[in-house]
Amino acid sequence: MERTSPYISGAHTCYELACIPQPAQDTPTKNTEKGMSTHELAITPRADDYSQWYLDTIQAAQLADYSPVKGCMVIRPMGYAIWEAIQKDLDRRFKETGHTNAYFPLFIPQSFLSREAEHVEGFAKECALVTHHRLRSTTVDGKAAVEPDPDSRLEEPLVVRPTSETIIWHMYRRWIDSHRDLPLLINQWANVVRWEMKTRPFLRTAEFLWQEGHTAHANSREAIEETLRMLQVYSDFAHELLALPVVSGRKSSSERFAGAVDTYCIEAMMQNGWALQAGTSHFLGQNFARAFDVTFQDTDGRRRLVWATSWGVSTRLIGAMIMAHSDDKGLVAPPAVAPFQVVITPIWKGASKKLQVLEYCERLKAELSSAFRVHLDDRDNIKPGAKYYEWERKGVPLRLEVGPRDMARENVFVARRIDAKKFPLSIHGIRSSIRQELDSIQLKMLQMATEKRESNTHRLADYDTFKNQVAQQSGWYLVPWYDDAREEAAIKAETRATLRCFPLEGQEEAKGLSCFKTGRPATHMAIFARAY
RNA sequence: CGGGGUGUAGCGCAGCCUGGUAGCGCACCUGCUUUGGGAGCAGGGGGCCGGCGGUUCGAAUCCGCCCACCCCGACCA
Repeated sequence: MERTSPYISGAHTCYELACIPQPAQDTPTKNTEKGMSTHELAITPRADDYSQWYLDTIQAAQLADYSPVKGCMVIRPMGYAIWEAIQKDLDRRFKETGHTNAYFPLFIPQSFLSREAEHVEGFAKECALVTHHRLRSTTVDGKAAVEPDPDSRLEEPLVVRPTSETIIWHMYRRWIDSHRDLPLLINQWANVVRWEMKTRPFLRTAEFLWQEGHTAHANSREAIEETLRMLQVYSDFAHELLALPVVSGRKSSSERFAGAVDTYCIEAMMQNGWALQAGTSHFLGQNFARAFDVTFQDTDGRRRLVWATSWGVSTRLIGAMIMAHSDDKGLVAPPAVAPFQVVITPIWKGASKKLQVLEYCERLKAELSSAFRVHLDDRDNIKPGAKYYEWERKGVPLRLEVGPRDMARENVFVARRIDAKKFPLSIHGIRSSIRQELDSIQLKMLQMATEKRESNTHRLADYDTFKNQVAQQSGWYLVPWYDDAREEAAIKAETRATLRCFPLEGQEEAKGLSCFKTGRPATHMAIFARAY
């Protein structure tokens, strides 16, 4: 296998890039078993190696592939379909809350990044720069090659956006003059680049897809309301579409977004008990307005700095979804975002039956297609069993097996991905019974994840117990806390657990309690956990 | 960026120690027969052994440098 230069001819499509990682030596051997289909990779069980299981599942379900550029990834059609479902639903929610979409450029003048001190501090270390605008031909070791043309060096290097606050606030200065221009509520769907040291498909890649909302308001109250409104949008979305029972909270000062006054988040629990930040919403105060001199004339005639928010979710959500729900057989996709919600697998005996069964299946597909994302798997080079394994691996919520027996009884035979249950359903009223099934799967997935989160959330009051327990038992730890960045850093150093957030609900419990670390009067209830 | 590991056909591996120009299983292609949980038989295609350099008559194999990926840290969505 070509590893260092898997560039491919133009006749191929990008998702066929071949650059599969080798398992580390210590990981359990995965043998290719007889009957495994095209390019299939065996999946390491979660109990053996959770990280490897995650990577195997992505390969096996064909969600993504590695790119020739370190830290980047190719999102394959099965993965991109999930992103499209996420985009479609979130975009609707953004529009319903009064936002409009726009697009700001990929390139940002280098000087813009130095305008807001904390923002610089936060992003400077992971920025990609464009320094030239032209290549020229040359030869290296006698072979044709290209190199940057020295004559094309840019006066001022361009930064590939790690986030767009700076370019957006540069523009907002031109667009905002009066209180009548506010609030300004803009979202953009875009890619951003952060040159990460350590990457992992979907969870952390050098380039990723996301949306970033940037709003400007006349006063702080409205901006804070907007921050919390969008946090609620994210929470509703995560519960309803991804079946992720996220916890909404506020970040401590050390976990806050560079340049924000307050950062709010939704945190999701993965099956290994680790936490994953699945979305953020920031109250930026007047920091960017000050840095980019964005003022408006208020009703009293005076000029004031505007108040700002920004909020975003990324393709990381796909990683969260995979890690929260999938099993040792592969992906388990929530029906609301599954690329295919229903797959029909025909079963026949002999050529004449084949035609009849396929015709029956076509009619079934036509009936269901108006309401669901349906695929009829009519391949005749593999047996039905092989199809079952394939679609299970790819996370399809419902499989309809249709053979002569089902035809005779006017049934379809249903297999459910989440619990492997199988049962017949009448084709009469099939659309509404499938609707019910998918709805119940969606709900069940949220319930299972919620139970898992609750049973792995531990309440503790003293640090020694915490230290012992967090080393052996992963999960979230809800503790009374006296907010202190130095103590927080000490806990991270000692236990690797970090302060995920102060949950928005239940803060009143902290009253009268002592901090589990220092014994001082608790200021917050805090969640500590290992995190991605 | 530090510590550890791995790179041989799409995937999983053998060959390397003891240099002689690459093999196995699955997958893939063609044909026929098959299809209620990973089909059978027959025939066939595909790899300059991650890259560059060195040693040698000759390098997948020995030596050096580099690159990529995975794991554990530091940093982060």
